Amino acid sequence: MTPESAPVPAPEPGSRAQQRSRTEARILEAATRSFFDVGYERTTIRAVATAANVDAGLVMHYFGSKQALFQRVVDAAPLPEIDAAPGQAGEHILAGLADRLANEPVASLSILRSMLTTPEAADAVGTAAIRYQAQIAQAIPAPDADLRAAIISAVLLGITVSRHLMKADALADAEPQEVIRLLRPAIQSLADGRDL
Amino acid sequence: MTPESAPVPAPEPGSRAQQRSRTEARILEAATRSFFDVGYERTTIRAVATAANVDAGLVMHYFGSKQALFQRVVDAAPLPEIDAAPGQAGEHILAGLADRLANEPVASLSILRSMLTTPEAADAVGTAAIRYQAQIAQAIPAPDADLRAAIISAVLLGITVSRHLMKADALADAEPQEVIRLLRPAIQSLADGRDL
DNA sequence: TCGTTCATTGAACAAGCGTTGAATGAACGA
DNA sequence: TCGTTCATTCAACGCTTGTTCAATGAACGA
Repeated sequence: MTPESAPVPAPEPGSRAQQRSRTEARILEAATRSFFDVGYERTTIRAVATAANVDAGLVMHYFGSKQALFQRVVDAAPLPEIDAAPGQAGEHILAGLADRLANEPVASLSILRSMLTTPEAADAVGTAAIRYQAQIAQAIPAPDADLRAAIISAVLLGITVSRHLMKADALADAEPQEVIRLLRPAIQSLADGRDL
Repeated sequence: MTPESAPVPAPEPGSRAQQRSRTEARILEAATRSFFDVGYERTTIRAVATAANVDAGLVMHYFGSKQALFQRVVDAAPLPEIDAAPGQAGEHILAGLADRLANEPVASLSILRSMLTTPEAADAVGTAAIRYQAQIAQAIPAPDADLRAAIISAVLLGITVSRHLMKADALADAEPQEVIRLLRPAIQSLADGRDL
């Protein structure tokens, strides 16, 4: 029934190594999506496998365990880098937030949410989060820079999580630039280090 | 071995109705703790029952299902009421936050976290959260009061969640009044409705 | 061409889950 | 005192989960 020029209908060409890395990537992508959509607990190996058009056993064979799979997702999601001169921290942070609001960073969010849910996930992310806060603190010219950085990071977490998780919310429908505009004085007051 | 005045050693006295409501309260308390500590998914009926010194079947018999049990926990946790005159919203909100930071509201937090995790939980809380935001918005004299209220509520969520869930955090160790002091200009700028 | 590697599958396991329903025995109303 | 109610337990169910392991068959190196 098929013409002669095509050897096989559509068996995904390429060498064995290529095929493997492609399948691995598909699994990782599906896992990231699922961790983001339903969190760590409700993500099942079987569902990830199905979404990646693969058997569940293969996921185990490649990644070892559900937790290791999650670890790979965490490792693959780069945290934003902050290197701003003191005094410029506020705008830098706002720019990063604007980017995140517009682009829907699936991986980062799955980490955030799972950190709130799973102790193992929290451990996996803990150090990275601390490093991120340290970067912010470094750019704040104030003696209580550490606490200010922690508050800022908490605010960003609240904004990001609320926007994506509470569907019926004014935040979810708002334009990113509107959110940034309203948030600017708040972040500035925290990042500048000068009180009212 | 026991003196004559005590009919039985320590079988928890009281009528049948009293006994029941006491047991029910014990279960509800254990459930609230567990939902707070490990979230909705990781809370098991068996663990709640054990913590309440009761059989798992009894929990089902009294509350019907795990979800109904969670619903009861949600219903028993009152959301803070905001009724401030326009212009006074900021301080009102800060006062409420200060109270929450000092008092560790177990129930409210379990709701917050579960909302991030479980769709059913989100539905259960959704309307209450919206009502809370509406109350805030009512006290903000600005055309974009709705969005401002949503942002404020997101900020409060981020602060509360971060403080209790990230143990190794500057926020977790900070004095409530310090957090309030640093947060005041930020909240004020959002609640006052006047830009910079 | 032949033996090996390896991506991939299918079936099965043990454990844990929410949930059910029968059984027990003490408190209760008449 | 007797029959009923009901708080409480116990054992079991069906299901889903993460995980394992043998089997298959195509790609590979010699």
